[in-house]
Amino acid sequence: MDNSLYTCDSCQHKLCAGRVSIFTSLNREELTKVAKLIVHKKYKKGELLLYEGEVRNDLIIVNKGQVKAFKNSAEGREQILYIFSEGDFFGEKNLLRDQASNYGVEALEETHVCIIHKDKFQKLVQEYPYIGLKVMEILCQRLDRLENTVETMGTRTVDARVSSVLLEFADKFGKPSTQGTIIDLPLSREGIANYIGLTRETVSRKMSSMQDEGMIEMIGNKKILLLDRLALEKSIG
Amino acid sequence: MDNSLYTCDSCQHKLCAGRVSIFTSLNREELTKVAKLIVHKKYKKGELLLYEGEVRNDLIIVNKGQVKAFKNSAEGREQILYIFSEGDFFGEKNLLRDQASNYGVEALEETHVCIIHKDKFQKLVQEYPYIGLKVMEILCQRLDRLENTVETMGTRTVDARVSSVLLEFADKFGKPSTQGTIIDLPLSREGIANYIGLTRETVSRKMSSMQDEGMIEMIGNKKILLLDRLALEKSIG
DNA sequence: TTTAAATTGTGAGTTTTGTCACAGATTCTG
DNA sequence: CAGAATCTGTGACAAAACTCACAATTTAAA
Repeated sequence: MDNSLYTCDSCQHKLCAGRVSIFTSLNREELTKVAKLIVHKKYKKGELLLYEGEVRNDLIIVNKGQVKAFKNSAEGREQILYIFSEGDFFGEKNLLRDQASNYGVEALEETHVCIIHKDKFQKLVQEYPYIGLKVMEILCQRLDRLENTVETMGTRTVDARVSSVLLEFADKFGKPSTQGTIIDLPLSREGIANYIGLTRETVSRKMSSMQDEGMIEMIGNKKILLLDRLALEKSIG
Repeated sequence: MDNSLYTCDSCQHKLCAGRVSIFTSLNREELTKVAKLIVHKKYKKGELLLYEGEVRNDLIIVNKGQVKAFKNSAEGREQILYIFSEGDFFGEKNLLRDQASNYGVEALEETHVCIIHKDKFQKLVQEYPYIGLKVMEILCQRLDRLENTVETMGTRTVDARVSSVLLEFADKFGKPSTQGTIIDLPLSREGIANYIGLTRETVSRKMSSMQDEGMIEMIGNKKILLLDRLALEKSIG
């Protein structure tokens, strides 16, 4: 009855592993070997890939699409921890031992993933130690990002928090245009609020005032044109 | 002119490596080998072990004492990210490549550390792959903790935040007594405030009300007797 | 294309936390 | 052990964000 289980026909097995940063060092032959270890799965928008507390024994790599990782507080408020998109992975804790996930993961759009079992991944790491180092490097990056998030949420003004998230999204999802950077927002206003620990209304108001000041321009609800990157950076300090 | 550089005479080289969780799997002979790679250093209370942005090429292991890892915001507010004590390490990013530290580290009391150079550590990991896995495991634990912190700071009430930190310190620094758990606080009220993103006054007020309600009892400024753990857990939800 | 559903912007009022000030308590040092 | 330095508790007030409500806009679906 699990209608999300299909074989992934949008990517040929050989290619999809190569798109993932942890496998970038492998040659075509090695990638083919990796591809054989991978199981593919598709999720529709809104589907859960993983629920908070779920115990799994595999690593999940996003091959196409976007997902959010989140925790729900007792009072029913959502805190979004990560946006994972093409090339990102989660479930790395499971590589060491079977463990309960610290967060839930939900598809923000049609999403295709590659799943690799703990045991197979461990063998892979033994054969190609570089892969293990790459995972560790990405974990360190993730720590840096969370450390910065904690600082932002603990010490920064609301303007700085909104600026931070816009700059982060600009770097990750922005495309250059004549007037500035066009950001395809992965989240709604409410989602952004849940990402930086504010309410929808507060985010809305701050973005409006940023638009009034000429720093950004909102294009519908799902795009933002970043006009004055420097001004945003300045408001972070 | 660096008066913090001494040889560490409080620990015999053989023992100190064994105290550290990442080396627990090694036998006496192996520990002796590790000990030879280690440089010792002492810091007085208030001394900086590492400043934000400093580039190093070694891993630092706390052998005795306590340090805080922190970031300072543009407006001069401090966000404390970690309390590292005996057995904890930092600088793990440097194992992969020379990188700027994301945070400063300051001794909260007389602290002795073991320093091991990147290259030597990498050789060690090649010889004992278990050590690499152990480091990765601890990084995952640290990610979990930060993820929980972000959730706490983003969605929780002030009561929940104060309760969280008290329970965390109780687990880490608490000692059982007849009436409850006695916590030796590593931080002042202001430090606690900077750890959970509040002001000193707010923390002070919340703790006073918790004492009035019989959940805790403050013993001077540096100890807290935890009387009703369940009540604190309940306020987190 | 039209309609329904979902998302967003904004005002008014409330609540909460931060700020400032200072007295009192605790801790450290000589 | 005494005095100095530091840290803490608390009141009054200000500022900021949250809540609630609803109209307007945007997006998705039929």
